[in-house]
Amino acid sequence: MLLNEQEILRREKREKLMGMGIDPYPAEMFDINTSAKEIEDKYTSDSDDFKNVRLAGRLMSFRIMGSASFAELQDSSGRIQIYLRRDDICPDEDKTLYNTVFKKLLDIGDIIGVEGYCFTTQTGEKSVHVTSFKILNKSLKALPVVKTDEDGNIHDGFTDPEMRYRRRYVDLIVNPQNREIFKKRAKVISTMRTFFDAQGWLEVETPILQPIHGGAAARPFKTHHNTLDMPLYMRIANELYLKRLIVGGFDGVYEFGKMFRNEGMDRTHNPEFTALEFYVAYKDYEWMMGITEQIFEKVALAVHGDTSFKFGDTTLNFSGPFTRLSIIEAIEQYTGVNVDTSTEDELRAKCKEWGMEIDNSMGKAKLIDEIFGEKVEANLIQPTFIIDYPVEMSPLTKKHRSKPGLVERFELFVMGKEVANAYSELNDPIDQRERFEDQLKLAERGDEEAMVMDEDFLRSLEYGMPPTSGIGIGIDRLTMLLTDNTSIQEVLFFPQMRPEKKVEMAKVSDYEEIGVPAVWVPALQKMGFMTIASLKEANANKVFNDLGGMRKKLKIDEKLPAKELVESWIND
RNA sequence: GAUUCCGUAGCUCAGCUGGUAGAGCAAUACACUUUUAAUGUAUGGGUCCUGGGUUCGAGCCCCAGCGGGAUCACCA
Repeated sequence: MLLNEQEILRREKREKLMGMGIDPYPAEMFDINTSAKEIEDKYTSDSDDFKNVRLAGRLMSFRIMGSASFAELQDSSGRIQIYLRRDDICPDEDKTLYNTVFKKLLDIGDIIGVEGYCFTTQTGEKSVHVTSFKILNKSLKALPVVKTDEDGNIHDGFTDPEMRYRRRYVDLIVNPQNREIFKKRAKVISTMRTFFDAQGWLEVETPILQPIHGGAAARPFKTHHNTLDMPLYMRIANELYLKRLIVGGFDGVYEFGKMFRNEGMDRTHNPEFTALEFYVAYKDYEWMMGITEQIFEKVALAVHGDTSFKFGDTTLNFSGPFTRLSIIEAIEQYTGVNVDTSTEDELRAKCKEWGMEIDNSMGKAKLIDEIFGEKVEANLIQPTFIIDYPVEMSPLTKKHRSKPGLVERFELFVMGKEVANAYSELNDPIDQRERFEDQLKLAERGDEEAMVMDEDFLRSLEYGMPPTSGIGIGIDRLTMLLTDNTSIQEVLFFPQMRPEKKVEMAKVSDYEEIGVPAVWVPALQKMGFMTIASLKEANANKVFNDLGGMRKKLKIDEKLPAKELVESWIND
């Protein structure tokens, strides 16, 4: 591995510490009795507490002024200034611990534990006067240094999304405000969990590896089980398993789980995402809308302390009741077209008139869905229930109690995006089988997202499932809304990305094999010969000459190898 | 998948019409006992994403590729 200057220096400092008998990676624990935030919140100049504090964290900046220094220590709660004075750290003649260890061998990013007492500086900043410190970890890579001035302007921000996602740990260190997103995300989940548990519903886990990928219209990831010698799919939904549990006699079950869909990636789609699904027996979708309103209200209150909050320039209001529009009403409202009374041909003509891309395989239901997506969705800013969908688009949903051709389904839209999908669950096993058969026909026509017949699920329905309502809520999208983010990558710790390109690099022993002494390997690498093959293609004269330059540059004491030797590396 | 923009020091970014590659921070050295984006002085640091091409000469122009962002299409 090629190291840059700062990485080499930090490795040298690590060695020096070890040489002085200081273990830069001590095994024993460092007990703390306070945190940066606790001092910030509770310490006052006249308080009797905080006379003997111990805390630990990462050094984020130094302000050294001769025999006294200030530094900033960042722990999980925040930052606190620490103050070190040479003669406090080193009361005796030997000033090494301050002059050498602290001033020379510590860097930004190192983790230390300190002991001391709190005080307030002349400029009024609460600080810890350090009486002793202990190195807990020597950091070997330089952190980006992000600075914020007194007006709150950020200088040299670590903002490149690629770097931030690929090295999320660095992002979380230097942009600690981004940790808040994930705390809020956790809050969303814990708030829901508390609510569901209070209802007496059971948190369950169902298979992620499924022999049949059911429960949604999507393309799955396929894998293979060696012992069973059979294909398995990463789940695209857990719906069919949760319903089996309702058949089994649980009145309410819920699962927070990862779903996997082998489809496009962009700022609202990641190949794996988290969904909450829950199913409650003896309920219908009307009831579910009420519960959904309660859930959204609760999470908004938990995260913001208020049911309304800002998303970009928009103020969203999560207090119910939310607007309810049937998909037919919604389309009429935003286009003036009544899709209910229109024929398939009329709709197709309208779509062409609006410049939409459609093809002849699309039936009326699909056209309605397309029109909705094109003309209505983006207008649904405040939480809005769109209800009563055409039966063809909803193979797992119970037929509407009074509207023929429709099903009892709703989707909840916020900021033009679907965040929840729910229905009165279809529990007539004969009807369900027919719906699956319709899906099979779609699959035969080449629809890669069509659902697959699940005989075991049908068998469970034949034993009898009580009338049930179920819902799926996208946790990532909900978190985006609640944290004012327009990109799903921001609310996932580790969004999926292409792997980093690995630079092909020969090992030192590979160079030695062709006769290159190990001391010259860094020079050759610095010159760009990362592989033996590339070295073999080089011009021996040029390599010999450049080696002279590199010898000086890298301060290699060894005598320059003979030209014949260099030639032998390349030609033999 | 399509369109478009971007890739330069450890980090954030300049770089003119094609003519020896720059700044701030970080690093190194020195000074400094209450600073706070600490300061002052000095020093080191580059595969200009990769590979071709044009040219006397390419960070810059052309082609291809890799990676990322944004917009659009499909999906939650």
